[in-house]
Amino acid sequence: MPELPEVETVCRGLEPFMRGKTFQRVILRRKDLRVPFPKNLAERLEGRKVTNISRRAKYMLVHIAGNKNIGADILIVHLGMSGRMTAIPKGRDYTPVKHDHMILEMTDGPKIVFHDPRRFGMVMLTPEGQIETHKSFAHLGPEPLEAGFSKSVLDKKLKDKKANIKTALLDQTVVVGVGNIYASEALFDSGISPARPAGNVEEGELEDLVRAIKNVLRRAIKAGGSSLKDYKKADGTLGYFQHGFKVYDRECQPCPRCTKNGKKGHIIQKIVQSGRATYFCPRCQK
DNA sequence: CTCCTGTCCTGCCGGC
DNA sequence: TGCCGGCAGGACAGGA
Repeated sequence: MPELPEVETVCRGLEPFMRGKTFQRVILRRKDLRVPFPKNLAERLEGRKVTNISRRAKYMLVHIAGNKNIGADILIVHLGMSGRMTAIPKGRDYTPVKHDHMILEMTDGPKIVFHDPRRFGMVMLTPEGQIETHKSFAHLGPEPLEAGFSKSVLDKKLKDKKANIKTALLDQTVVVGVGNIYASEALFDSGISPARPAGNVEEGELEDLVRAIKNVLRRAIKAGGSSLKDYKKADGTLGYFQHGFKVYDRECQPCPRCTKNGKKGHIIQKIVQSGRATYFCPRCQK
């Protein structure tokens, strides 16, 4: 579930509860998610201070200060499909429920709870200096909201690519953070058919696509992300960008672009590409 | 190399 | 009502 806007929203929401605070107690309620929790995670975190929270692709990075014995580290958290990180403010009652797998108790009272029914999430720990070469990070493409993501960069990545453009957008070496929802939405906004071979999308269209990706991600962040089933913000409330979807999960509904002034437009279609649902308007997307 | 499929896991929804 | 198949926001391995 969580794509870039959702992870970004969670990072921002957690920051006031974590930044500048120290891990007082770390509780693991099982030994693994998709991968085992880092060895001796609690002992390695307790007593150390969080200096910053950032995001790379769909990963949340909790920066942890070093001390005289150990260098700075980064706690890497990925929410998978169904993960949540929520903050329980100081003084609010909290009793763990099913699928609460990790609890970070911070000094001054707040608790951060990692909850993940499907357990596709991941928690890893790495020295700060090794993040760029970390197995999960070394091959990541550009951040879509930064200047490094441009028409020319995308053109270079997609040139000669035969896979369809929708599947290519999910490839984290092409661009990071775009998942199944925002891929469909960005292709709709740029008027490009999801079935087009990626290498055949022309320069002018790529320019539109880059703009559409940046736009939809920014608007989704402003809305606090999209809540379909599991996703909630760090304060436990819902995002609302799902109400702003134009095509995603709108199969059989009239296209919002070619339906106007009582004129019957085309119907949003759902197809399956590389095993994942894609939604599009067959008239507006060529 | 690239691509496609299957897999991890639980919960929920629709159909029979 | 109950059971079963299919599907869900992601990422990765393995095989063709």
